[in-house]
Amino acid sequence: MSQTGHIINWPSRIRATGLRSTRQRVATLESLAGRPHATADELLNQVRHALPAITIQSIYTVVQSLVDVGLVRKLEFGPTAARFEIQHFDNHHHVHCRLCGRIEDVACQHGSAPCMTPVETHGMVIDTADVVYHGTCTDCLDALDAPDGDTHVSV
Amino acid sequence: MSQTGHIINWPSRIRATGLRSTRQRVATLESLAGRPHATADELLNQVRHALPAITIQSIYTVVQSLVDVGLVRKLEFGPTAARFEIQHFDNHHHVHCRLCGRIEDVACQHGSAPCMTPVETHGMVIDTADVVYHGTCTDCLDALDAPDGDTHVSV
DNA sequence: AGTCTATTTTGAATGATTCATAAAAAGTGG
DNA sequence: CCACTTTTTATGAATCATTCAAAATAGACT
Repeated sequence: MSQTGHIINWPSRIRATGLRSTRQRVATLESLAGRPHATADELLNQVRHALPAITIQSIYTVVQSLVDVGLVRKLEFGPTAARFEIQHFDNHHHVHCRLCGRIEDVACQHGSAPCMTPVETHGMVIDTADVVYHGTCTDCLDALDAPDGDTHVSV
Repeated sequence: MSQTGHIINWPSRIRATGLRSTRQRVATLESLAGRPHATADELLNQVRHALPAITIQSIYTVVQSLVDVGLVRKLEFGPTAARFEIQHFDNHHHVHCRLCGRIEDVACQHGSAPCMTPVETHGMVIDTADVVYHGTCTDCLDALDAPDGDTHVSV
């Protein structure tokens, strides 16, 4: 599901989509490969290590272009900032902590196909199925249960 | 899945949660019962028929209070405005047209329980599973295929 | 009716994201 | 390797949904 340490030739992957290979796009993809589920803001801070002058607006345009050609997947849970990950086309799902916003991958429960096929389509042609399990992570639960006040999270 | 024409005693339902029954809350619930998946703005226009002076901020506070006590469910697909529906606790899912934003209910494919249980929880206590099938509805597809230009939707 | 408190209203603010336009860089052919 | 064309990025401002703090109102209980 993740290719930790696996070196990817991003410039050629980018050109294969018809886009030009730019330092911004490569740095964004490398950052996402190393740290999935990043927000635009987190991406900005990561990419700045390679390109100190980059701005948040450029992050948005860069990441949008990568979403458009299918190299990146955009995750939008709730009212908080969108998150991005390398598109693996493995139909995996996500668990999401409402309190701290943490997101983790989970494999598809029912194999690949069933998740993509709703029982009714209401005349729609479906191309994506998003499955998100919302809850609370143990760190946040511990912080809530802490007897001496909220020492970790303040929600 | 929907109780069309089924009269519900909203004031008592509201009081049963510990909240006070107000005209704003009743009108909001009645509106949602008749037209599910409404945005805050659509809700505003509906509720204004009963309460012409109501504002969008009040819609937000009213609907939020109803979400908090479990009478209303908030749906957040993508970057567009959140949508609301009466909470039926039937674990149903949604199909969503990306172009026109239309949303329809679909029954849970695998019964009630499995959808609530991811294969891994990564140490999270899960309370909700959201399943959304994204695609394009036939109306929008027809508009795109129309030979004489875009007569219906402009995306 | 009178009181207390929850709720709504009002006006302003926030945060994520998008939009023009201008500047820079990537790819292409000579 | 240079000049050219087009894509891409940077810049500054704007938009949208949503939230916040404080004041006004209205349920609910006696």
